[in-house]
Amino acid sequence: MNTTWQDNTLRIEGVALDARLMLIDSAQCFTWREYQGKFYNVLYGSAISVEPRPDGLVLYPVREDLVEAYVHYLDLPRDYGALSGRYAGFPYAVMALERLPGLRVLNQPPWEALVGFILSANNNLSRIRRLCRLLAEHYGEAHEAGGLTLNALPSPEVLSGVSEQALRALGFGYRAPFLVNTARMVAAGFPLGELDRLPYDEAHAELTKLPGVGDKVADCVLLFGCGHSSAFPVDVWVDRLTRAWFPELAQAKSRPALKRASRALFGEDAGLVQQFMFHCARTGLIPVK
DNA sequence: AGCCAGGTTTGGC
DNA sequence: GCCAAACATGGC
Repeated sequence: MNTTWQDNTLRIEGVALDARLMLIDSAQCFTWREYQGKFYNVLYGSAISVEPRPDGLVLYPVREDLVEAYVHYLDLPRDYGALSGRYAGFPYAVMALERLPGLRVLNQPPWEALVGFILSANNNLSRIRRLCRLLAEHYGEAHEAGGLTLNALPSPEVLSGVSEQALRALGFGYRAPFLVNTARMVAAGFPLGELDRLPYDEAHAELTKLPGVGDKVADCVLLFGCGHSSAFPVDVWVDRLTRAWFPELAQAKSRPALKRASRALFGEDAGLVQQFMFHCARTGLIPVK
């Protein structure tokens, strides 16, 4: 793989990357939108387009000082090929990894992961995306890219000033107070940006202090927004697949017990394999008995 | 029409 | 600790 930056264009070549899978279909992130074959979002204060290429991706426009940020966002430095070897003792894990060669586990800005996954609770994908878009369109800053107007998610400070009633009127339901109260805590100094440097247990304990953030949402934020590759979110699909595919996990008595056993079994990159298996199970790519 | 959605919170043992 | 019920809304 090599990356070159020129004329505000970042070219990533020599690597299998499936933009639609990474940015939309794998349900790690709810803010990307597809338009005429390209993918658009606002990241790090800039609108960006991602164009799929047979041999990689083309990102535009990219300021030179943000190259590293986008490379990190896409988790490009990680050797995903090596994961199959590391998990060689787990045939279903290897199968999932090998069926999705274009998938990466994104390193999103923690605030975006937090907003997205608070909205994900007991919700379906299309509505999670719609609610993210509503937040951006009503309260986020507008940016231009490729003739499109794109809105960023509102900052914690801006969202703090929004009323619960206003969000309920937009269809946020009972998640409305979770969102504004979490925004207030983050704006008031909650150390969201330091969670990547805390041990997993401490970071998880911090996150669950936020309203609307329970065990599972905390794990999603840690995995997708704080670089904690051992975080192992357990939703209905992961519950089913782990019990069906790994006999040693089948007898876990509860979700928390299943999560502990899974983290112990899969080790420091448990969350990465989780994401591959999650997608394979959810889409039926690998049947869950 | 009714069940489900990448769950969390609250209150009861 | 584990369990049940309530919670808003829309997709399918």
